Amino acid sequence: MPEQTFFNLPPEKRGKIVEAAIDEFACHSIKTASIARIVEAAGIPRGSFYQYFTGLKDLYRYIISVIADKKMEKLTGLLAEFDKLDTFAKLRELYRAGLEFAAENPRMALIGSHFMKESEELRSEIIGEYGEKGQEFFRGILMQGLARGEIDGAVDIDFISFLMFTMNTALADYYLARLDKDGFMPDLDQWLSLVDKMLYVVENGIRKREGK
Amino acid sequence: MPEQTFFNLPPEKRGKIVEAAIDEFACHSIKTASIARIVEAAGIPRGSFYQYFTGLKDLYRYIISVIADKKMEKLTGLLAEFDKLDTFAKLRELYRAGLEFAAENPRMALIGSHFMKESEELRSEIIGEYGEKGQEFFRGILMQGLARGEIDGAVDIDFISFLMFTMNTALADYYLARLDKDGFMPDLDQWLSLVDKMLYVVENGIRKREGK
DNA sequence: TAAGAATGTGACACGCATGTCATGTGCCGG
DNA sequence: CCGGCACATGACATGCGTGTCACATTCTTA
Repeated sequence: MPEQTFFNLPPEKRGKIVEAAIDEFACHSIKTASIARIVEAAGIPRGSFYQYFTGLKDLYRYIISVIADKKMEKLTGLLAEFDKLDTFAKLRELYRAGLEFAAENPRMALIGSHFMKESEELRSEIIGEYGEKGQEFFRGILMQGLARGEIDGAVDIDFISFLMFTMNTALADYYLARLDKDGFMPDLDQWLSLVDKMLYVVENGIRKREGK
Repeated sequence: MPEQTFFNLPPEKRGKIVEAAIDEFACHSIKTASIARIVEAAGIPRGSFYQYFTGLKDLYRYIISVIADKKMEKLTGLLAEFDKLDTFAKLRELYRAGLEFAAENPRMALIGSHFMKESEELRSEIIGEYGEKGQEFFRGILMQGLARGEIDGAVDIDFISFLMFTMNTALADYYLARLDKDGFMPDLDQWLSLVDKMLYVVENGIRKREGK
């Protein structure tokens, strides 16, 4: 994590650094990102950088934590009225929140998505254990759905959570790719209809039927 | 594409180069791969490399084509008795072939998977258009299934092919990641049971029902 | 076999990024 | 007013990779 020095910085200077780092990591993986570019964009001298961070990985870890915090903020917003919802409605809300996050913070979502594709080794080096948080989220909801008798007992919950999680990231990526290329942001509602299409299939696929 | 000089090379020398390149690209993206390491591993002088290839991208393009050829070889093997199969059986075969390919050529599959995650811009630079070949494959099968009345007309075929394609790569990645970490190759049959679980959901989700 | 084309070879000049360090600047308690 | 501490700064030594080029070697082919 950054040195105390970094947190003592005047907020706008700190902000410029964070901004520059986000720009860099949105375009480059941690392997190809460059401190040289970051310090130039942030307008700080090279030496200062090493006063704040031990190196690139340190900065990366910090940025990832900033992103994770921001996303968690969004997700905890959901939890309030979550209990009232049917399992499939919960899933839909989860997807919606994910897309909304991507729409509101495209660069952050991009970095997060790239992070998820790094080797498990790097991921756990950056963020201790904690790696499979996303998948766990789905798992929890599905388990509850099973307990409530809303889900067909014949399906493999672990695998379905993997599947749902994968689709979640794939959808967000797809969304971000569109955003990236055309520069224009597709209507969120349009994307939600994709979510609905997918959930239609999944729901048909795993909901407990009367006959069983 | 490589210079003619490269193809005039004695086969074992060419093989060593290809081998070294595959090793390199299995561990590094095209952005972080290094000619220096490749020539060292292949045991050829640096100058020679530039005699065969115009640069790293040229070599990469060639390796990708080698991999694509190898995979196509596997897939065309399927086509023989494909017509006899039910749509969902076809899908299963497609997945099986994909996993089998990954099991037989892990490094190649790894490179292919990384390639698919490159920006669309790079992908189409490497391999003209042709990029969405994988998704098209699924689309064709699904369209046919729809025409045959095996698939519920309410589903969005384009989206489902995106979904199936995504799951295909995700599964292969998951498989390769396991392979990578533990060094041991999980039983293919075990993995096929995952495929079956997924297809169970999908089939329930999109198969046309009597009542409709 | 000798000339010329094709191919092999590795030293070299250059670019770009890294992490350090000697030095400069501003602030505070005594 | 001064010594000392925290922080700022950018030149520098180093490392690693690239693409090129002059020269060496090997293959034709007449």
